[in-house]
Amino acid sequence: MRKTGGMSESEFLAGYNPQAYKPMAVTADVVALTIRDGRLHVLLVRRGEPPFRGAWALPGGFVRDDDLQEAAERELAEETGLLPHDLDRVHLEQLGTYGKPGRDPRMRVVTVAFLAFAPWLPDPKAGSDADAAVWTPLTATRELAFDHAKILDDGLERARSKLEYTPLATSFVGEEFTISELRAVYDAVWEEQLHAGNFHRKVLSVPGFVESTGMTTERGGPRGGPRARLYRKGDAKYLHPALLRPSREDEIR
Amino acid sequence: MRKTGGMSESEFLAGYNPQAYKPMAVTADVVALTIRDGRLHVLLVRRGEPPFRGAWALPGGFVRDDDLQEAAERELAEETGLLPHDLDRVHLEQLGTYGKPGRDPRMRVVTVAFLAFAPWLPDPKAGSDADAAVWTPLTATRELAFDHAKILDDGLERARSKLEYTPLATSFVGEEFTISELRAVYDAVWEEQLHAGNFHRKVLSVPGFVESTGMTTERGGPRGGPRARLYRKGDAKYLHPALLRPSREDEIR
DNA sequence: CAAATAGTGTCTCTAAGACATTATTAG
DNA sequence: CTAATAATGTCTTAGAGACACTATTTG
Repeated sequence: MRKTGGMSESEFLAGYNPQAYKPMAVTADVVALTIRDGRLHVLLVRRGEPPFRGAWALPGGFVRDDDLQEAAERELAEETGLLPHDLDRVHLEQLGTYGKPGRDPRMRVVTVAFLAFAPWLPDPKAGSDADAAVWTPLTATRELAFDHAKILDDGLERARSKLEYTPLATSFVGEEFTISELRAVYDAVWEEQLHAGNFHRKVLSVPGFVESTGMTTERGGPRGGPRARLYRKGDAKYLHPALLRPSREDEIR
Repeated sequence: MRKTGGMSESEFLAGYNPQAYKPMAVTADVVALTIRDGRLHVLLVRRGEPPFRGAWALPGGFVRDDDLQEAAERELAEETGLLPHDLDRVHLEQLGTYGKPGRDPRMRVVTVAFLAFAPWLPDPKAGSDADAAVWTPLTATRELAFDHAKILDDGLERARSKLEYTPLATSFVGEEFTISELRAVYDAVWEEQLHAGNFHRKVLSVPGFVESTGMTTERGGPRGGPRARLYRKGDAKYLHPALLRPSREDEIR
């Protein structure tokens, strides 16, 4: 892993024994996204200790003797009061790792950021210090501690992009859902009003995106309209053909 | 960052002071890809120390007081003899982070993997221990140390995917290149023979993918054919419309 | 009833891919 | 000369998007 020619003794030892290098703290932070009232929300916590005491931040904590993924699940469960059972319905994927020196004023901390998508999560419980954790609409931009604003931005871009090529949107709705509910997810994440008719035909034409349950909703919409058919997630890992965002010229160059 | 309700004193301290948790070693490993003789090659080094002594591995090393990206650049430069100047022509991006307990038998090591694309890199210099670093064609599959086989796989999939949506292929060719050279990159990475005529028209039709230099090659191909026009990289960040792989049904589900 | 919504039909335009064709060069 | 390759042309078909339209439900 390290070269042995022409290196100092400490470098040689380091190649042999990792403890010869200054160790670092490794944390897992989570960008947890859900949709409430037709708008995308992110889970934020208010820091109770310095640095950045009182500032909003992504939930996170130190990686212990578990896997990185498990550490992220643990932090998510702690802040949301989610039971292990509920975690099955939450999509969790690695987003990226942020380790610029100085990003934490206390010491060198490298954080592995994760992205979580959930159809619905309970409000963080009051009591303990969980009243300092809230689902925040993304439109209400806040200052975030550390480099969490950058991590959140990267997470949003990843989410928007994955809606195009994967059936990820089904992670934001319940077990059974209507095409309209699915469209509401795209509308919220992309912040665009998609055309209802074209979207409907498109979703049904992508193999494996959704499969019919044969059922319909009990009632029509709150302001009228027929009952909608219910679908569940299909077996496709990728959407083909993809469901591309209406691209804006300025984002291409 | 951590909750304070109902936690042990050590946990409270850890929330305040990261050093209360057991530190970990952080390394940067590089999946460096280039194209030689029309085939994709990856840079591998032979380990001179245990564990996995004598086994092939991805180049990598410990992150020091620099940024993760800088650590990756340093490792790449060390193994290839690349000068800082040459690094400008190398595309380097973060691939993912691998930290399963036990992936390094010595201690807990979390590695941040990077993906590098280069048009051409010198053979690792003989002498020192660089003779243990070689460009290896991907067809010649080897056993790799640690979880490097998995990292390499992930890197390959990332590379194949990014050729579709980004002008990344231009990172594998020289400053000025012909459409045929560009097609050879796609052929090598995707392991498919693309149709020359359709590829040609497609590349020129994507805005900002390539721009003409007005020049042509000095000679035709080695076995005949007209001189080819020369192009350089355009200003597009994303290819639109994308250049999709002929998708195989079994990879979608 | 009117308004809203689910779902379908139709038309146009773009783009992908199969294939053919012409021009230019090496040997 | 022949073989190979660059570059362009033609045709077919799939798919995206604009828009219209029908059916069904709520209030």
